[in-house]
Amino acid sequence: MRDMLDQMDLANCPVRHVLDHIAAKWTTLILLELEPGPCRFNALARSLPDISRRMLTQSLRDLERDGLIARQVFPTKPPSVEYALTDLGRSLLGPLCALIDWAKASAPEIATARAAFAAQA
Amino acid sequence: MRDMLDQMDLANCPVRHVLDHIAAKWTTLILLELEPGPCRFNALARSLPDISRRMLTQSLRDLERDGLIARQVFPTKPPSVEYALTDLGRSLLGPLCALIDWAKASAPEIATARAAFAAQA
DNA sequence: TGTATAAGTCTCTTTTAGAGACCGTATCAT
DNA sequence: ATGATACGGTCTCTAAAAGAGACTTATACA
Repeated sequence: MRDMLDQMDLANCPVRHVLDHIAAKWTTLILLELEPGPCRFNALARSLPDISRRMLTQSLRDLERDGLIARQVFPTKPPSVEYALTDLGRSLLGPLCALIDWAKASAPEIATARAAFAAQA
Repeated sequence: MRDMLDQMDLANCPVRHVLDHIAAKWTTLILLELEPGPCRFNALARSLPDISRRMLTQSLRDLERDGLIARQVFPTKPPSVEYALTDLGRSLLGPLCALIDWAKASAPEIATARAAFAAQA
């Protein structure tokens, strides 16, 4: 456990990079959205209406850069672009879902804590 | 898997809250730092030199608000404040470490992907 | 008397995110 | 022919968030 932290202190720590992805707020949503199968840019935009096109582009680039998703352009007119999980990206879904399960399971307890905190503050 | 996403579309989704914590960039470091045992404010600040006092305070408040850590004031002169993981906070360490393990295991593959992306761009 | 420590807070600046108009090309309906 | 629509983005402007670092109050110690 401790040795994890030691690694994280490093400026260009690999763990930091990954947490930054999760931290990016939208990337997890994108990964989950791609889980059933490949998806095109505007389809993703429609599925995730809360994310601006600007951030969607940026998030997709980030994920592509780290090899979690693959971008494939089809020479149709107008060109269409398909995004798909890579094996690496798919392998992240397991740990990610574990976290989400924890969140769902802990939601009531967190809500209670928040109420208590608000009442006392 | 899909039903996770459906829940996440909601504006005040509990899962979103949790991911926002992870997203907060520093909270995970703090949780890991508290894993061995309780720790005081300045001790945390010294252990995590990259985080400003301002953000440390803010992150600690957020974690306290959600019941992941507990804040206890000792009436010494000057007063000292100790932060400790709650049971709830400790229960998050499991999923969190699973994610970190993934990150460490995948780091080489991600590095390769980055190099490839940079070369082609 | 001067310095150090405790746990923060305050202000200022820089970075990041969000809103939403805009781009060129091509298809379809009128 | 004319206009609306769709594709996958980019661009600019504004608002929110984060980082740097000085400052606070009270106390202890040299």
